[in-house]
Amino acid sequence: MTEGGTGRRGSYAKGVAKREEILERALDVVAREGYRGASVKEMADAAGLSQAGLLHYFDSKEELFTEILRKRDELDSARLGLGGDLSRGLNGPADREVRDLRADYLSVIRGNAEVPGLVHLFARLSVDAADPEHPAHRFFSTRGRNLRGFFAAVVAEGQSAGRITDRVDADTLARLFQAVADGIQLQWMLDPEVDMAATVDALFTLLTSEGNA
Amino acid sequence: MTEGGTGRRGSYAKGVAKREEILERALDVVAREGYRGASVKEMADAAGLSQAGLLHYFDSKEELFTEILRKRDELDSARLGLGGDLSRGLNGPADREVRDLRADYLSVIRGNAEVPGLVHLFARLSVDAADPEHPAHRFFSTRGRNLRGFFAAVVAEGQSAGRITDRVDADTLARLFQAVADGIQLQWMLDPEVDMAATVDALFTLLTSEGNA
DNA sequence: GTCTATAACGGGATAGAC
DNA sequence: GTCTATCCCGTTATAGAC
Repeated sequence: MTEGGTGRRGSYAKGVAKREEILERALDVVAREGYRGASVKEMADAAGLSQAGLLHYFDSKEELFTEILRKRDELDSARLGLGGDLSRGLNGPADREVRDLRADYLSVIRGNAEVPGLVHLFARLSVDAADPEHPAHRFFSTRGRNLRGFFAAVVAEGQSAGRITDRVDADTLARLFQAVADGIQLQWMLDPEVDMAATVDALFTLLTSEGNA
Repeated sequence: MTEGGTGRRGSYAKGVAKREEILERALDVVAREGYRGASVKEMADAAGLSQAGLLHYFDSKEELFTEILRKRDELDSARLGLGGDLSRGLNGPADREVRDLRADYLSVIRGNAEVPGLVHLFARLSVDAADPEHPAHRFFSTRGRNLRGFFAAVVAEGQSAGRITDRVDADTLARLFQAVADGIQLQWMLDPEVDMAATVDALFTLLTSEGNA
């Protein structure tokens, strides 16, 4: 357990188990107190470590945060029924019905409304990661590409089956979905009364062909 | 010039002209170097002031940033042909054609692609302002409400004229537009190759009734 | 009223002992 | 591997000159 798993060697994998534990605790802190106040010291305390102790496992605060999001994606990817991981790569079957995607995606979004801290963290890092030097830059690039690729595939199939309008190409529709998902989060963070799922669902309604509302 | 303009009285308006000048310079810094590295010191230098000198005109960095965005909105509001200001209130005629809105809105978005620093600043502050205590919280709340109200009005008219689908209500469509505009910015910041205007335009296409593509 | 100078505070990162 | 101590940098607050 201590040495096995993802780590290549005992000495390389500097305490994989401990890393996981820190991640869990940090996630708690973020989920509870939000991004604000989630200082390295806070998270170190939660994990029973000193600041420097924590930073021995993660090179920087930003890297730690990136890993938190990666872990969240692992769970969501499974929920979405993806055959892989958004931040690493997908290899699952893309022969999904739009109907399923709609339900599953909305389910993920409803889940987001339960973890405001994580949503806030994601939004914040999304912005910071625009800088190519940011540790999370690659993460967001890859994640976005995979997410859109997945959506585009499902959408394209729906289009050729006549269930989805072809007035806009699949790639653009995929971009549109990502944009709406990200954008509605901002509105929700500003006003938690906003129904994120309902708004995203409206986009599904818009591109569904007339007959299949 | 020094005392006139917006200021109520000479003593109240603590150097309105100077404030404006600081704003301009700060905008330069942000537009040039992006949000990152836009420290108070940097902006003070650009304005030929010390840190404390600058903070005499703006209570905090965040307030300064908020004012930068407010100023940008003033210009964009005019471009959109709004009868007022997004961050304060609208009183203009809402009898706009969707066709005009589409063209004007896309024009604003294309303009954004020319000022990456401002876009970055907007995105960053959008996230931070989720905190109700943040100086920009009210700004974003009001701005969003006004923007959506404007869109909803135009959309509703298009709906009753049969030019826009009524499968989704006007308020939700307005939310959708705001979400897409905000969300596509994130994608563009991560990869400047992204065509923001084209993506937003796709949403217009989706809700335009079949006949009027 | 406006400015310069400087100090206080907080957060992240690093060096080096154990 | 974990700690303490320290350093650096950015924001904010204050004292006092002009």
